[in-house]
Amino acid sequence: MSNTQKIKVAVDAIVFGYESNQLFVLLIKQKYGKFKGQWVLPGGFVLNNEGLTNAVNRELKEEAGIEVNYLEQLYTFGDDTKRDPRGHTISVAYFALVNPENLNLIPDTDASDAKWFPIDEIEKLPFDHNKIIDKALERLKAKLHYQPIGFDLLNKEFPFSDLEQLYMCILEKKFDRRNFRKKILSLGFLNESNKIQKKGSGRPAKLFSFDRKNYKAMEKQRFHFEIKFVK
Amino acid sequence: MSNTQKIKVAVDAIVFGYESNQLFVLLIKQKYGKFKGQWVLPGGFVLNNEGLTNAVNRELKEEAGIEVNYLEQLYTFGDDTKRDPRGHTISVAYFALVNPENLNLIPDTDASDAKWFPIDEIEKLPFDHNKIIDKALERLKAKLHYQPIGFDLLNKEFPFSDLEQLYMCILEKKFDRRNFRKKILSLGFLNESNKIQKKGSGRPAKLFSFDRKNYKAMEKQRFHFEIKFVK
DNA sequence: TCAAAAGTGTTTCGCCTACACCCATGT
DNA sequence: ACATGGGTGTAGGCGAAACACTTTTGA
Repeated sequence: MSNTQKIKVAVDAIVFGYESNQLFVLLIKQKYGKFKGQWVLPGGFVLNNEGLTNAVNRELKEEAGIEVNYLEQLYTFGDDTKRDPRGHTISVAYFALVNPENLNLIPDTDASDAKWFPIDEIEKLPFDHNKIIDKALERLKAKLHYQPIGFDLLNKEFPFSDLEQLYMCILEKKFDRRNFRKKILSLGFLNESNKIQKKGSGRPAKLFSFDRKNYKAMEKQRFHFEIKFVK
Repeated sequence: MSNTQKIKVAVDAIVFGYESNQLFVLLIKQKYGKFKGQWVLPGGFVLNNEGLTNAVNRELKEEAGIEVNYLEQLYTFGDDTKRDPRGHTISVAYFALVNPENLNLIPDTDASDAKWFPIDEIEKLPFDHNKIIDKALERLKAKLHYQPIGFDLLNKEFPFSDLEQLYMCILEKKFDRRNFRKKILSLGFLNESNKIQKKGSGRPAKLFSFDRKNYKAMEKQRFHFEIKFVK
């Protein structure tokens, strides 16, 4: 039985990027096959004796010349045996975040192009890739509430308003700036630098950075990140 | 490349059962191969043109004659290419719950035996099965807080104290009965039947049941299940 | 001096927590 | 009568929500 199994194993990555109040997803233009020329999620078949995480990182490098900031397994799609017209293929989807410094794309072997698409301008994609993106977005929204994951989408040093806007943009909600700031600062893992960022008109902003070491330490001491919103 | 891929795809299931204040995991005795005679998680290779969920349900039926009450994908293990000595194999692990009415096991083809093991009496298992169980237990504990998943481990009708004890047993915490009851009842998805259960000595208990329809309806209206505990 | 964005404090309200005694049944 | 488990109310504290004006800069 096992020696006649003809199921192929692929990985796909949903990479989110954020800039100037917009959430982006990375897509690549398919170079070969039935969907040649169409935009799809980066990914591909896993190599023999290659671990899944390695496969994702390899594909991201090959197809878009990108290194991600955060990577976690999302879901394995394999209930529909005809999801890939090339034959029975399961796809282990990964969820990734890059910060603006890593937004540069260097298309390479497998893609004639790689490009960031605003999340709300993504059309119908081949395979079940729209479903995969939906699931990833759901995960991103959920995690913003209970993991300090937003920082992986921002520069190392950022004005507080960037964080505010990121939350409001991705969650599509408005909330009170004062309460949000109070809450985040009270958690005690933001370092206030003495740098200041000027940005056109308006009062210049202090820059903050996420203290990951401190956060990890707090996490071990039964601290739980959590942010709620109602309005 | 894709036509020379030699990676095998398996599914494994972590099935939890609960009875008289103990949490159990279903294991089966391996019938063939290197680990013959050892206890392992139920599971096996996926068939050609078989969906993943179908594969799990099939294996559970074949190996233990069981139908589960709740099933969700847990995680796909595939970073270690040598996790299975038979060759590069990835395993899509599923998380399942059965209620006491379905605790009966009918061992069949692939297992010379199937048995419930108390979670704290599980020894070292082959493959990475201990790691898989740990991850499943973590998921179970987490979900008890934010999904009404405990009901899938109880009878349809249950005295309130069963629910209480289930939470305390699985989370390994003690908490105030009055507060717990108040909280759960205030959520408004328990139906109080007029039946009463007598159980040895002590005052007989009203029986409750989980109103799944009502819960689903509430969920659609932005209601979120959540239970916190401190002490 | 006006526009634009940053920064800040207090009151109110609801929920979680802590806590102990009575009730119904079997023996 | 006693042992066993079921059932119940209230007061206090803490954190979330609501809410608007001042500050600093560029134009």
